[in-house]
Amino acid sequence: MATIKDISQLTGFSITTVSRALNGYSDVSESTRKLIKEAAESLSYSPNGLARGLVMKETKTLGLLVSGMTYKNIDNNFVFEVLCGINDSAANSDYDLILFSTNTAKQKMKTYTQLCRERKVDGVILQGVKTDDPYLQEVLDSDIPCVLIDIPIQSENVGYVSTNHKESAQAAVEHLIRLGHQKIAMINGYPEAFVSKERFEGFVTAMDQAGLNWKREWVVNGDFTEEEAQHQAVKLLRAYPEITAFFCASDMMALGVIKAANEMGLSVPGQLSIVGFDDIPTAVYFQPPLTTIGQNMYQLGYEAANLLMRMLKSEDSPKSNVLRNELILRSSTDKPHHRNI
Amino acid sequence: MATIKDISQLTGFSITTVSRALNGYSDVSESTRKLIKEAAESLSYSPNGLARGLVMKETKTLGLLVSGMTYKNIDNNFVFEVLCGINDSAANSDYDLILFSTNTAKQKMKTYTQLCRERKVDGVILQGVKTDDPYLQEVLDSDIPCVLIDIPIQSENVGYVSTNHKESAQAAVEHLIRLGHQKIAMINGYPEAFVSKERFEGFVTAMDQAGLNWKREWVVNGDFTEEEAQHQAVKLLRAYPEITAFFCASDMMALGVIKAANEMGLSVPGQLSIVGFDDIPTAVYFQPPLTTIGQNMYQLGYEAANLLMRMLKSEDSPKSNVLRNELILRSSTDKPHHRNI
DNA sequence: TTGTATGCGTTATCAG
DNA sequence: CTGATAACGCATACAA
Repeated sequence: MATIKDISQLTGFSITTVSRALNGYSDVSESTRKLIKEAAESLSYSPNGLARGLVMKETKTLGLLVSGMTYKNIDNNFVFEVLCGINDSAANSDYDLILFSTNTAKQKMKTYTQLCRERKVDGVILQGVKTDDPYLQEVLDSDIPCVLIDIPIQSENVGYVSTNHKESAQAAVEHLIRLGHQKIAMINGYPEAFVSKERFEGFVTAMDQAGLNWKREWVVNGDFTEEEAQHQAVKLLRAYPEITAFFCASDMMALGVIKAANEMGLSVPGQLSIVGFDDIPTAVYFQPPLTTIGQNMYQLGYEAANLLMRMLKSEDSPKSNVLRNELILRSSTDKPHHRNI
Repeated sequence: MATIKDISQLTGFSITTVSRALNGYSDVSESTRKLIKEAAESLSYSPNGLARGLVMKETKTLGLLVSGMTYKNIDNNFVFEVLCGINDSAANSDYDLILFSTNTAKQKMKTYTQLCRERKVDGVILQGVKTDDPYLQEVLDSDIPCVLIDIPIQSENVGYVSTNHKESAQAAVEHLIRLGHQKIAMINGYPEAFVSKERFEGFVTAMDQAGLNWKREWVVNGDFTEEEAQHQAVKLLRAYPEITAFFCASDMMALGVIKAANEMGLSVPGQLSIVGFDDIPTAVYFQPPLTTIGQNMYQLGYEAANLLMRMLKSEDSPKSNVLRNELILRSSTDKPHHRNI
């Protein structure tokens, strides 16, 4: 609870001098600096960040607005990996992170801008917002430096970090095509996710370039959940027995499809090939181990924080960074064997 | 960037009145309150948390000091689950969380107390610190309200939240004993972890109560890592072929033991039974699915934040909360079949 | 019911 | 090299 005032009284120097001495200004003699530092030590002084932030207009704090840090997403360490990356990067530059805990309920109470301004964060990283999220427009209107994760929008003070969703989705489907699959279905997430849109485009591109005509009905939304994906896959497999492969927009949904195959008595990959997306830690333990698109979420977070801090230093470097995903071949894909044979 | 001063000028009321009106004091007429609120709205005013915190000596902020939010622990969503629980609980009471990003490197630069005082957090939750961590003593010396996770220490302003490690470890071993195992080895974490100590005690109690004499050499440390556990298990299985079961202090180490069994050509659970601890999401996908002790880490985090916020309201309710774990039976344990048969 | 004056702990401006 | 003094934005005891 000691303040510079206490140090001032103890040493006899003015508040000003104490402040300058402690902050390493050069226009204070080494002898007084030594005295002051000793006094600070003996009083176990620590500067008050609030007071400092109030006058300096800089808090060395990054805001983190994450949809999905709640009970239902607990299995999705996706969010956590990003968080670790952000954390490590911020730590290197002496920033601390503040987690805005915003339920969807509270989202209506406090706007994005209010949240940030109250806490006086220097910048914000946004993760998990949807296209129809009201926050999104606010971000663009606001003057707070912001980095979006997986939303390719850019402006004066908003940048983004993402991965090449379209290309890697395309690569996943091309892998299936190369194996000989022609009747390929897709389980997507939900329309409000940017990534869903991009992954769908990748699917379409791959199919079109291969000259395969695909049915609109074969592309369905699985809400990024295992259950819904399983449900949709069963429906699809019943209605269209000719389907030999699934491309899923997430590993958990791929797991749902695996279960659907089990439910239908279809072997994987013997009678049904499945590709996922994400490469969650569990994917390698699936039965069979899942062929999937690997995303380096840690690096994504790391780069997001890096980009934001560069923006704060008003370096006018590029305001976006798109990382490359990687197709990981495991055992859930194989040549097609029509199940009526 | 609008302040109450701006509102004051716009409406003609004094700063005081504006402040009181906005904060819902009763001694301001409804008509002026309405005027002031409208002005605030039109200026899109948000209060400055720094200024407020400076005078109120309360920031509505909880500090979070987590060892292990870094790259190497990324597979361990343990930390994440706790975080989600804390987050949800804090959100319900309008607290925000600040993540102290402290490398072990920086740990020497800034003390625990400095970290907290600079940020003026109202209280702190500590996770993942070891018994020999210098921060631990600081916590006890400091006057900042604090809740420890999985460290049973308590004082005027520090409480803790944990699970019944000893009893549940005991239950795990008793399960093995009930199946008929007598030669049971244990892979523990490391000595500096409180939980390791407690889980070890549970092991000892179960063995002693069953009248089984166990060898000190059969209890080894696996550093909570898959690799080290595998290494140690292989060593143990080579030296003591009579071992028929392993109790592991974490699921990842149990996985290491499964791999050790594979390496040695032993079937699980046919020739070797294995029990883990944690119930990570992956455990159910192990080959075979892992019998383990399930910890509800989300709830642990939730209760930690709850406890801390109760302490902040200086309610003198109990300062500790010990949750109960649950033995989850899957397929990695069975009756012993001596491998020479 | 409203306004005046003061302080929270810092940094910054400008004199000495 | 050092020291008054004024901000920063807000809340509160005390007057009116």
